[in-house]
Amino acid sequence: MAKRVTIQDLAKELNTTTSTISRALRNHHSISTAMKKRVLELAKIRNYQVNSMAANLRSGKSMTIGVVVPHINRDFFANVISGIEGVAKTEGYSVVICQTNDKIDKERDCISTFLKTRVDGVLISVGLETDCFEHLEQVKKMNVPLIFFDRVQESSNSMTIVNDDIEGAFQAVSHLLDEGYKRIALFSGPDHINIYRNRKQGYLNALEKRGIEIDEKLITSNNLSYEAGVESVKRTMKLKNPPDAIFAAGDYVALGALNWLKKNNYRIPEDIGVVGYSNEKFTNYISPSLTSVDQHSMEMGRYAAKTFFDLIKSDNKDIVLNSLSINPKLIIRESSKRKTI
Amino acid sequence: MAKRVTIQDLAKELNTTTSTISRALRNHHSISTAMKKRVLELAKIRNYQVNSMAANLRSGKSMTIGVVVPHINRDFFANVISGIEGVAKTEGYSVVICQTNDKIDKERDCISTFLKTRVDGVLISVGLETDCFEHLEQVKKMNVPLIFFDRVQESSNSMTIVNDDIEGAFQAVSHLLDEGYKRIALFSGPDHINIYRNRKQGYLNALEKRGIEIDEKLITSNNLSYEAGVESVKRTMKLKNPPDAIFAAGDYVALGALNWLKKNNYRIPEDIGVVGYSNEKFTNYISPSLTSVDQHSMEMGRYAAKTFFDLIKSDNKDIVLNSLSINPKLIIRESSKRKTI
DNA sequence: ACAAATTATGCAAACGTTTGTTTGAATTAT
DNA sequence: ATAATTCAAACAAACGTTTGCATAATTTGT
Repeated sequence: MAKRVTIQDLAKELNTTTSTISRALRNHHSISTAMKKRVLELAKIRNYQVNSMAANLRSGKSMTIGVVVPHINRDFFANVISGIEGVAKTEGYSVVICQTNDKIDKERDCISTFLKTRVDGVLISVGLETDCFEHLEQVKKMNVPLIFFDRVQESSNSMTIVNDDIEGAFQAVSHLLDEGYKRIALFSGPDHINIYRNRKQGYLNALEKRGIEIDEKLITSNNLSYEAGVESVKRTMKLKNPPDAIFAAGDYVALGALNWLKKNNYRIPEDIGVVGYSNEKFTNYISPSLTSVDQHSMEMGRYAAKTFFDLIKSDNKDIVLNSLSINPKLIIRESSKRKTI
Repeated sequence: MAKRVTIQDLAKELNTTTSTISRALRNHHSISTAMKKRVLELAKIRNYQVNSMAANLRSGKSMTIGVVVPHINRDFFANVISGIEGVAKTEGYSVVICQTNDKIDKERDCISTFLKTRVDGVLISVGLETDCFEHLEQVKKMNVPLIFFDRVQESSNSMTIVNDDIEGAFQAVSHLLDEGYKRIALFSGPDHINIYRNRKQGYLNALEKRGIEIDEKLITSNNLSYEAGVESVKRTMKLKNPPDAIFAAGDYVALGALNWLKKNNYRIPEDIGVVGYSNEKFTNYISPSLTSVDQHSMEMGRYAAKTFFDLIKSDNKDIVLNSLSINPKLIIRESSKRKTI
């Protein structure tokens, strides 16, 4: 690896010192415009690139924020990341992404790497397995700002950016009831994750409001994968009293269920209605298109990043401890529109 | 931000020096086991985390490889990244991901950030817009290993990991011909990107081999988005002599076409066959399921990373300039199986 | 015209590691 | 018993920046 040019090289060439070069490059006010011009020009010619390691070591900031997500190939998370990147860029920060595949071990690894590389903040949506939070306590112990989004650790007093999942689920289930469905199954995720607990609550609230009795047999908890959807719907439809609609807490699990139903000659939405959650892009492309709950993912990312910057800019760190809840929006598509047909 | 504990703190506490601590932590042979034990224990208690910035500054390596991709929410790229992460991890490296959304400006930004943060290598799949390579020349000028995958810069003498796209397209189109389709349209991407040029070549080869005349009207070049698929199929089907099959160089563009066809009452595969490229997960979930070409994406990632490590480990950097081509595999699904129905 | 204020630059320390060299003690070989 | 070797730890310099402070030159106020 060839030697890279440093500010010392530039200083020598211009017969000045590193401090002047450093300040000139960062447009410090105490450097004359003439000098700035000379420095900038030479830097360009010599192809100078600041060594962030040295700069960050000295300044104590890495200008980097770490983002931990379960999967990067979900539209939801990809959009959140885009949102984060957008505001990070305007602040001159870069973001590094780490995916956990919902495994707690990988999550620990990610956090550990971030701590070592001294990211200035950590934004995280926890994995399905995560029911213990030592690794995150670490982050706080190190005084690194920690912000949760979507799947949060509620016990902590960290900041959280979430959707109002109770409301989202409530809307989805109410919509199914409006369409005339009577027995609605719930496919959700583990109860120790806030969003699934809340979506279940929204489901329960909607039924209760209409005075419909809860049937525990219709409630399934799984890992929300496509395969889990297939498996769950197969089992649920075998009940002596099967459902006439399914509300799934994720789009992939809904898709698995929907495809199994199609393959087994159920008509959707006539025989059975299906609603998913997250408004993944494919929901619009499949047939029948899948009703789903949009979570304003890009905005969620923007808010998460903004919260981080608010935090590091405020001097009184204790006061800004406000969390944020975004209203989701039900997107009605073919898979649940029985009445209008 | 509270003070983090350093090896100096540990040294003071154990009445020794930083060099001993440093070596003990990295299990250097010249440190006694007794001392190692004391250091490790204290480090654990004090919650010591190495400061990568300092370490990397001193050692001149960042133990990080930068990956540049057009989109992270494509299964293809997500899998490549998984592959890269896998081998990086076994070597103790971390990977940082940067997405360009196919914009050359963002691509330049990514590269610039990577250069500043002194990544030890850059793995890149270039964006659709990228037809000028100064920013990549920069990387090489800085003597940072640069490895291309999938969408490569052929003019450079860098290493490249690609699929045999000519072969993949050849198989796909031959399959359509085998199924009895006669007029096959091609929806591809810009010709300055290797993969699209090659897929087109494979298409041409397959037709030529069967002695079928090329009809330029059936060949479209677009940005391979869903919307481009809708637009292109709409226009193509209006021809006085429309195609009876479509070979699309991407799954999303195929999906757009397929959905438009369905909506307009074409039967697939009876009236018209459709084949995509990349074997995105959704191809298996839609109906009719979409025939597509699998690119062994995870392997591609592994090879790319391995190539990088081979490179930095070899002392004679000039010799290992071997590139790699992976054989793709046609996955036949419903959208093109006319004969067997 | 002289002190005070401003402007532009230089000096030197610091950030937290890694690593080549030195030192001293303990072990082995002759 | 002495020289040669090995082992364990210490010393000190270096990586490339940033930044508080000192300094010199210039401008301003009176």
